[in-house]
Amino acid sequence: MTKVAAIVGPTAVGKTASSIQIARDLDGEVISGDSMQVYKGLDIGTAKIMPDEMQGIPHHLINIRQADEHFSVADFQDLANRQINEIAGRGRLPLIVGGTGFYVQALVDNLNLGSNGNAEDPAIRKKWEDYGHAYGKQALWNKLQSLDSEATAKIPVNNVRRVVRALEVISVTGQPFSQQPQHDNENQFYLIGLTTDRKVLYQRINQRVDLMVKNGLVEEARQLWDAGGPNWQSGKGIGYHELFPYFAGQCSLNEAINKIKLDSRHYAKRQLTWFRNKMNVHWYDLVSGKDSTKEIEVDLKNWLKK
RNA sequence: GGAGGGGUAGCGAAGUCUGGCUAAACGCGAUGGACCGUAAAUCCAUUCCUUCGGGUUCGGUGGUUCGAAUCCACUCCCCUCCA
Repeated sequence: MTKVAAIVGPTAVGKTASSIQIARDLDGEVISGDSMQVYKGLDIGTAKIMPDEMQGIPHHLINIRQADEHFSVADFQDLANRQINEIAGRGRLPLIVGGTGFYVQALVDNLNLGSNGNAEDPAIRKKWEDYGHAYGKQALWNKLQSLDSEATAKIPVNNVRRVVRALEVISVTGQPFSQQPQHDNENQFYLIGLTTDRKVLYQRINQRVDLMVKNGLVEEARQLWDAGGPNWQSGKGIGYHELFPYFAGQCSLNEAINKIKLDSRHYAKRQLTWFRNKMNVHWYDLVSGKDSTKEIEVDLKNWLKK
C-alpha cells in the first residue's frame, strides 16, 4: 500500500505552479496525469512545464510519445503505476498532477484496463466503425444490445464512439463489456482539487490562450499540421485542432483563436463535472486567496501521517 | 424633410403574406450531467417566471376578433439610401 497525492482541476487553475511548491516542500516527484502532455512537440498548447521551471523536481510521463503515436488510459495506468512504485521506492512522495479525469480515475480506482492483456485492436475497431457507417448507428447499437444489453442500457445510441468501444471489447476479450472483472484498490490517494469562481476561471483561460498565441502557439500548431497532425490523436488537442481550419484557409486566425478559448472553457467545465462527481476530491481555491498552498500541505501531511 | 428596411426569449434568427396546431422552430452561448483502453475524445439534458395549479411575453399604447408575434391605428427607437 502506497500513499499517493494528486492535484486535479480544470485547465488554467494553476495546477502546475502549486505542484512545484508542494513537491518541493514534501519531497515529491511529479507524475503528469495529462493525456496531451505525453506528446513531444506539443509544448505551448498543452501548457507543458518546461525544464527550467521544474526547479529540480523530477517529472514523469511528459514527452514520452511522438506526436504521431497512440496513447491510451491503459498505457497511462500502467506507466503511472510503475512510476508510483519507483518513486515510493526512493522514499519520496508520488504526486499526480493533471486534468485528465479519466486517467486519474483509472489510477485511483484501479480500473480494470491493462491487466488482462491487450484489449485494444485497431482492426476490430475499424470493423465496427465501418459497420456503423454502412448500416447506421442504430444498427450498430442494436448489435451491441444483442451481445450485451447491460452495456447498451448505459450507452446512448448516438454515442457511437462508446458503442464501438464496447463492441471492440467484446470481440477482443470474448466477455461482455459490462462484465469485465474489477480489482481492488491497492494504493491510497489524497486528491487535491483546485478550483475557483467560474467567471474568474474563464477569464484566466482566455488570457492564457492569448499568451499561448503570443508565445508561438500558431507556429507550433503549424508544424503539427504540416507533419500530418490532423489524423493523429495528438492533433485532437485543444489549441491545435482549432487552428487547422485556419491553415486550410477555412476561417480567420481570430475565429480560430476564439474557438480555442471556447473549447478550453467547455473542457474546463467537463473537467469540473468529472472531478466533482466521480472522485472524492478535497477542494481548494488558491486563485481567490480563499485557501493557501500552506493549508493544502498541512492537510496533506496530516493525511500522510495517518 | 423624402424613400425604403427593421425592432421576437442571454445573443443570432425563423414565424408575420395564408390570425388558433406557438411559451414561440432552429443555431449559438450558458448551466447541469454521463463517461471502464482515442477522454483536450464522445454523448445527454435544461435554458421567460413559477409554490408546477398556473402566470407574464414577441419595442409601446389602443383597436378589430371567440382568439393576435401575426390584421388595423397611433407612437418610440434603429439601419440604409436620397436631400
